[in-house]
Amino acid sequence: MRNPVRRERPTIHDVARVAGVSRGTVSRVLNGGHHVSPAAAEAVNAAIRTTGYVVNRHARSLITGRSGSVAFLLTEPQERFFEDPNFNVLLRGCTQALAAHDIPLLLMIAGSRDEQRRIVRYVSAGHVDGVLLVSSHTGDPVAAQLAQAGIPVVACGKPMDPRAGRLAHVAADDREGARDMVRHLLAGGRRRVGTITGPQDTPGGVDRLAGYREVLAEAGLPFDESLVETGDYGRDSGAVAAARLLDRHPDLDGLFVASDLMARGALEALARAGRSVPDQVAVGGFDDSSAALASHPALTTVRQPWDRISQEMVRVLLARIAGEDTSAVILPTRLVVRDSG
Amino acid sequence: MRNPVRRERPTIHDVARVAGVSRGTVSRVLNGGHHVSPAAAEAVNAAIRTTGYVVNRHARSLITGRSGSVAFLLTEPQERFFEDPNFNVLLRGCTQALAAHDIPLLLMIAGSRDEQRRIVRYVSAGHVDGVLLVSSHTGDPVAAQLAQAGIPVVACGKPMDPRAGRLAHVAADDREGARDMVRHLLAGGRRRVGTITGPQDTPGGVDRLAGYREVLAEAGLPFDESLVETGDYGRDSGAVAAARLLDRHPDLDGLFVASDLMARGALEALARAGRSVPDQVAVGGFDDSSAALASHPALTTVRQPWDRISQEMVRVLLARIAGEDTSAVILPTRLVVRDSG
DNA sequence: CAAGATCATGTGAACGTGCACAGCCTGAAC
DNA sequence: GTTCAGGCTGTGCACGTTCACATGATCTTG
Repeated sequence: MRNPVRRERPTIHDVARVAGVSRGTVSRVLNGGHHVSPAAAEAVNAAIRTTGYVVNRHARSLITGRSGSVAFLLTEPQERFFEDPNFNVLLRGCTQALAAHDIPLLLMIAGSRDEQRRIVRYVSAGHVDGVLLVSSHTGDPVAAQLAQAGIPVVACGKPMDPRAGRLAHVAADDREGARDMVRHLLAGGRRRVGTITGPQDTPGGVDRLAGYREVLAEAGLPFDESLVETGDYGRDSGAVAAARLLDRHPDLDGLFVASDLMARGALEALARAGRSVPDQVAVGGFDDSSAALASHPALTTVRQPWDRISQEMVRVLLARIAGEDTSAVILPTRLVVRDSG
Repeated sequence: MRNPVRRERPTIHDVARVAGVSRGTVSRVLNGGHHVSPAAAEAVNAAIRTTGYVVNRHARSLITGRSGSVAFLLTEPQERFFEDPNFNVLLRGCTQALAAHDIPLLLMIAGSRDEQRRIVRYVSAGHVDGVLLVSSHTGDPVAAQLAQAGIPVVACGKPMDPRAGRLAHVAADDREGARDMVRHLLAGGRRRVGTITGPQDTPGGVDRLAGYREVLAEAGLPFDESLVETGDYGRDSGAVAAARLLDRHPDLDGLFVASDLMARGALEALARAGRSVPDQVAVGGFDDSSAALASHPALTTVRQPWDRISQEMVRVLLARIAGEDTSAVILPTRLVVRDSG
């Protein structure tokens, strides 16, 4: 009545009958093929082909307790995520890395508190084996709740919360990326290099500032508080910060900005102040977002290896699901030199 | 040993015991609450709260034959999809519309033939109840294969294949959108209006050209073959086509281009030919992609209602899953007037 | 050569749920 | 008071798979 097609779907029992073996043998062939004679294995595989059998994952999950699927969870989504090509590379990369293991990806977006609760309940109920977490917020309660429920979680980006020390994560090396950029600016002969960093309650903000300080020390330059401004990663805050820096230091000749969006705002502020880039002021951004190419001049920036990040996130998550206690993975960034510095 | 948490997960049986009723009653409360006394229903709901019970979807699926999940399938993915904010609106919209029904979305990307086969097998095996299909290709075999397997499918965009007449789909009204744009150009006083259309084996190409012809006829203007060029929706083809049109018709004063990307190429070609936009030539695009805002001058274009498209796709798919035979849905577009025409 | 070890195979039980069916109770109608 | 209808509730079964265990066969080893 409801769906006559369903009745025709072959089961493991049909395969066993066709192959002339028992259900157990078919099951063993399906799961690794250990303790099965070559002859039996071949018969089973042939029967699978002729019947067009596909394993019923629900029945399998019911008894194994594993779902064979993974969630890609985006909490506190922001417009900029969806407009960011990098985010899409991440999503696509995770999907394909999982597909190689025949694991479907469930896309979940937790906008409101209600949605968060619903998703935490869904996941905690064991409907997915693990979670790839993308969160813009540092003290995300979702991560803690899932961890407490015993669900393997791998986050994208370094968590700020010190309690989350045990939270597995994959991130780009912000600190080394910042160092590369500031070294590049100094190598270009700049000596009065300021920085616009991110909020100091985000790991990116902290680490990118740390890299800046370290290279200055390396080069024997003094660290000057007044050369540091803090933004919110947005375009406008970059413009405001750059204007302030110019105000305090008219002789500014280099500027390391912790995001491309802020860098774009900074470029505009510099233009308004009559400074030419890169002749008078060299500017370096961070992220290699689409804003970097679209800006004038094209932005020198730091690229995070999003394709590798997605692959590593999947690798680490699968390892955790398998019971291994894989620790954090930090991947190297790459300096992309364009026209701005 | 493997996961001690699992043992603690309450089942429908635990709820029944706490509520002092039978499994059947709990099941009835869970599925609509018909034929249950208010007292029993309240007791069950209380027990659900105290035990923290969440239904085991695998057990449910095993017996109902439905998975309670839906796939978002992208076949023959192209870079431009992921770079297109509109695509992301679609994906996000579908996820959220499904979330409102407590249905998870499985993201699947079929790049290679192998991946297509794998996904068709997965879906045909009944692991999802329906498919939201996004395909750039017109004669996509996946749609036919899924339909043959009895899986409800709703496509995004009008299918070209006449055999696919029965394929449910949700699309923007390309024809009316094109008409709006050409009417707008004529209303601006333009009389020598050319068009760069898309490939004539894509529905967008056909319908947008049809709209152009119809408005010309409406206005009593003759249809001139030499005012029509065909591109491939890409930037370069737009530039080439525009140059050819200018060659044949130096007095061209209006141009309707069937995609923003081609329009951007056309703008470049017009600039090279020394034409000012919109003073000498008014240009209208289609899609309202990010290219439209980034171009100089900002592109007048036709916006497709991607948020509504996603909602309708979900609505139609759920209706089809429920057995209703919902037909195609065509949604109105909106003219976005900017600086180019 | 016997005893144990190793391997291939079959079998019953269990996972947690929805559904059909049967039985119960209540209340209304005659 | 009896009957009948109809809503409410409990119970057995089935869904398709994996896993633990038992059995028999083959191989190894002292």
